[in-house]
Amino acid sequence: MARPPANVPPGQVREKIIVAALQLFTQRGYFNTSVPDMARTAQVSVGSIYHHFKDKEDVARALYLSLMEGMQGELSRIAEAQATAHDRCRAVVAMLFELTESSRDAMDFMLYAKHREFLPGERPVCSSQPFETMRDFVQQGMDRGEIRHMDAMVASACLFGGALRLITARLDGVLAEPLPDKLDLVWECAWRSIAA
Amino acid sequence: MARPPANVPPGQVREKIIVAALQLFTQRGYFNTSVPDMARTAQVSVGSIYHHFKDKEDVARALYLSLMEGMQGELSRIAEAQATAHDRCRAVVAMLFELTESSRDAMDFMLYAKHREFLPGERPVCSSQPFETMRDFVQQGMDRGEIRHMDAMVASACLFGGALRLITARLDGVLAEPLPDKLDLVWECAWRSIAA
DNA sequence: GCGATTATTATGAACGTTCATTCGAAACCA
DNA sequence: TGGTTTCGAATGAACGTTCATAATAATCGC
Repeated sequence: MARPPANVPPGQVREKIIVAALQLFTQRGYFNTSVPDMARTAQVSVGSIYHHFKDKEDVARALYLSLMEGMQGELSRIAEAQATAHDRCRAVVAMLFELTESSRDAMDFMLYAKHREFLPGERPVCSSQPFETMRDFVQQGMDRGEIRHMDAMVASACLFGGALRLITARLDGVLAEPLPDKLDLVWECAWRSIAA
Repeated sequence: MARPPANVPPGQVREKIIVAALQLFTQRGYFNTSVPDMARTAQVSVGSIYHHFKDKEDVARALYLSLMEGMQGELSRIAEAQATAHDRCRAVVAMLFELTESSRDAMDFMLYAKHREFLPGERPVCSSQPFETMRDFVQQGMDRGEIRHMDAMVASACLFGGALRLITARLDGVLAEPLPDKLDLVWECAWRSIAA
């Protein structure tokens, strides 16, 4: 089976490839990135990529799942730290804003890429686990009386829609200021729209 | 070999190609669509496409600009028919919802496609003319005292973010019911978030 | 009107390039 | 020594684009 080399910790090459893929996919897009491009950026040979991954699509899928897992982890941490729907959802928006500033590429690839076009079979972003968890937070808020009763999908869209729109504006370079500067204002508007 | 009907109005072929491109680009994406694919769907030869357009990218650009122009026309009509920011913005959301149901592909290509990847040089969607007009409506609403004073970009994101989010949910097949069914609820939430 | 001539449009096989993927050989480690 | 990992040139398929050819429309001389 696989033996970790002494100098190179296990998974280090996989990691280098995934990091390079994230950078290239967000900069130029999946289809404008060739496998030799990925090899050059990751400082690895083409053959090595095919040793660690089935094909190009497999790299994109591993990257996507890894990012989604990280996001789900953040949401779980928030669910543990915050009790009310109000506090949970506000923490979600704050986290998304900070992540957009600190991990631009990751956010871009998660929220903005058209995964359907290069990851057939993968569920669309807005029915992924993190987005479902966010809808759960909202649903629980309605059950607890914090949020007005209404269609959960609509409530979730209204609560997070403004923030998500601002994130894509920021990713597109249309918004100049860092997102966290807008957090208080955005959240006040968002909560007002569905608060009981 | 060439046998076009005797009475082909000018621009009919261009139109056929653009319609086919819209269908294929939204179904499979720009990069998963070959020029022969487009020729087959439009019932036109490959050479004919290159006679009417500079290259594949030129087809996508013509399609994009034509859709944006149509959208801008809708917004102008709304600006003429409605006087207040409230009525204008509500009419915008209603129009977007109806268009999503009646012209799914057009909406998908306008709002959901990553134009940056195949139309380099084109401005991102959210700084396109229609989106700027929508921000103008909001800004005028603030000037007239209908909307609380705040950063115009944030206000616009909050007002339209929920509706746009619901549209992408609908395009992704995550939302089962037609969007107009949700109009009253979404608009009530949206307006409440920024109303003076 | 009407043939002759030119301009426009249509066609699809052929071309050259690019790309994802393979594979045999080398390097590395246990 | 044997299993694992790395390498990059070779391969073949697919793609965007071109072009010689032909059909149609427009223009013109008369």
